[in-house]
Amino acid sequence: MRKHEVSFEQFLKNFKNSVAKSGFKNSIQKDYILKILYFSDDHLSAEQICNIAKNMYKIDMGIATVYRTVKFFEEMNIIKSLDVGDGAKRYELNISIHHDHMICTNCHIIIEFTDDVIEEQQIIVSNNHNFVLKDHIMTIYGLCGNCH
Amino acid sequence: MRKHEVSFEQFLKNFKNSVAKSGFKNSIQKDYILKILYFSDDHLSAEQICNIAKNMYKIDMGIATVYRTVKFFEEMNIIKSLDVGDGAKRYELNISIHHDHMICTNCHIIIEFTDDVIEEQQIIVSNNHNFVLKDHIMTIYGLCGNCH
DNA sequence: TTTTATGCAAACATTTTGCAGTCAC
DNA sequence: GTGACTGCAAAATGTTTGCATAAAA
Repeated sequence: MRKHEVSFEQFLKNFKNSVAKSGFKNSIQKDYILKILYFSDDHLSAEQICNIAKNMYKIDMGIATVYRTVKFFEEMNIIKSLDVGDGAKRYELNISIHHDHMICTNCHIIIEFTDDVIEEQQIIVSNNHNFVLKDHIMTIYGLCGNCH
Repeated sequence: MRKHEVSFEQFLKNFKNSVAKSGFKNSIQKDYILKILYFSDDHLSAEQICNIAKNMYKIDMGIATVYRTVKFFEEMNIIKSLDVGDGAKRYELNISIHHDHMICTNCHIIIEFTDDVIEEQQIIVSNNHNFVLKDHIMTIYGLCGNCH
């Protein structure tokens, strides 16, 4: 299981508060999509989220709801999407320390990493271009230890 | 017009040679897709490439050919694809110095930049993870000078 | 003449939308 | 009770594939 700084209960509570405050409504589907992402080690596609909800948690969940909710969460800055290059976007919670990804072009494993030098340099570069950084994606493609 | 280190004539000549050597066949369609990318300031989608070929150059060009050719070029490492986040991938030639992108989340302008510190640090990070870096994508999202 | 490339149309995969009904507040 | 949320199915979008023909080597 993925390690987070906040417990799921706390995280869900905070989230429900901010949803209520912004005039939107809570739902079982929203809760479970968060739960699935919170407790997953992987970066999940919309279809995977939907299947886990239906098969593992026996929750009514339509694929349209997953897409709508995921988009909603992205706008609230609660999740991030990742383009693995195989057609379907993957999603992950945005509550850990910021990290980037290395993707093996052979076995498609995703390795997460953080690097302070790169993080700081991105801010410097943005400032140099009169650009207000909100977020960034950095993905390194190559061969992992097992594949080279 | 985008600045390149090689003239289009020279670039096309080199490319045709390496196509011939690898046992594939040259075609007007391949030439024009390269020409369009070479002389374009923008990062173009498959559909845009197709339309420019048909409307501006009056070349027979099917969308399937664009996708097939673009995939072929990517495998030859001649072009790179970019996920702008609006569904359709964008393509650009891979003959300039490596650069990364800043995308304005408001007006969607794409700003190119290079940064040596980041480039070097990526190699260091890859080595630390026993990962053989082949390529990378780094995209900064935020607000450009006009939008903030 | 052999092999690859092409355009077209159909197929496919992912994501979005319209709608009638349901649920949260 | 109002307005947002849901599942379903249909539609839209982006991309790939099959096939008969055309073009390159």
